[in-house]
Amino acid sequence: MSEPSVANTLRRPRAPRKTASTDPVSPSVDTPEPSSGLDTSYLETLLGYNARRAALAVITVFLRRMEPFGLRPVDFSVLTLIAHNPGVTSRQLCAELDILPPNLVGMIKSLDKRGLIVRKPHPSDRRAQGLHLSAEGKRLQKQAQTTATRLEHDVSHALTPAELETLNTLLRKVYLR
Amino acid sequence: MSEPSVANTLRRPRAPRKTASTDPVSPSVDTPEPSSGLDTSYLETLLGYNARRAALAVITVFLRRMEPFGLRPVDFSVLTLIAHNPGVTSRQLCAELDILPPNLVGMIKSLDKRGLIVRKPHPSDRRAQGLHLSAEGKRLQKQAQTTATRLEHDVSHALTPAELETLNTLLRKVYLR
DNA sequence: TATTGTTATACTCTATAACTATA
DNA sequence: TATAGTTATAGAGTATAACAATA
Repeated sequence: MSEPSVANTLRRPRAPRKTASTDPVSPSVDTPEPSSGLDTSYLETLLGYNARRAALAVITVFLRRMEPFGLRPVDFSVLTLIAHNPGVTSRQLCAELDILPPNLVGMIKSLDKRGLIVRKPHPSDRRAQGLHLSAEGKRLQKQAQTTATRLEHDVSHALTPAELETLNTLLRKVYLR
Repeated sequence: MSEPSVANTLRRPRAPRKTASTDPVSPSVDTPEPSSGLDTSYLETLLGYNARRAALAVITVFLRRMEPFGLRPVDFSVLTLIAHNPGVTSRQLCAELDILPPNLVGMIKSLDKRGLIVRKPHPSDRRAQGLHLSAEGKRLQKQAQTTATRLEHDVSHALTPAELETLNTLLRKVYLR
């Protein structure tokens, strides 16, 4: 059976709330205007629920904008980590992105076939291989990073720049450490 | 081929940062102390990355705490929506939680077999069926909701109550509307 | 003995097509 | 003609076991 997949437990919701619930446990919050008929007020008090939905909202846009580059979020993360950490090993990428080694093999193979990365022998460990971006990989990653940075502002149009910075800071406080 | 799965594009990362990158596009941020060797400073400026990691951090704890109840996040969401919206239809749950109808069938069937929900004929539409919690379902959902609410405070131990409220508000601004 | 990269493979999650019975 | 619930199934994503080469 194995441990349940964490990533798979994330789902993508669609629409929002209604009124408040008569629940003794749920924290009372301002429940805004209805929209899709159902009362989702309690779920909207949960950090996990809100963070998941926000992440999925951003990722939906990410998928659309990165389509021209043929990059999924995980591909972008891998390329970006290689770009900023030339010579990084597969094992390091796995640890950082929480990908299991067997599942990274295909991604690396694919990026290699596309000519975006090159694998060089590791200087001190002949088992490992250092990962580097090719010239084309560097160009693609730079374009993709620019796209990601622009996307950052677009998806947070409802927030002021200060609010966005606060949001990112608070999110890092949740998952770092 | 079909549209790429949004939920599946979420991955669970593990450890954090290092130094800053010499990238002309990446917004400059305070890059804190290293920890796992790799430079992840740019990724940590991205809302999607931070929201995903925060969501996964919360969900990891959620999975552990909900194990005694035999509930995955999606099961908890379904039970909670039924609890707060008695008589809700499968179709409504699908729209709200962005689950495709064929994929909800098994979950509903499972909750039914466990005796947690009951399906009653819909008062005005004989195609549909209204979903309700059984007595046992109500007890389990209440316990689970209490657990979720407690978890809310535990996972945000690095935040003040005011910060947590701010965080939830900002997250809702990202995905609502 | 442990670790890197790898293959093979099983399990879970997500998506599409198509059916039935009602509307 | 369209919709609610359902079945069957295909495709992505995620997991474990085991192996060869090297540490």
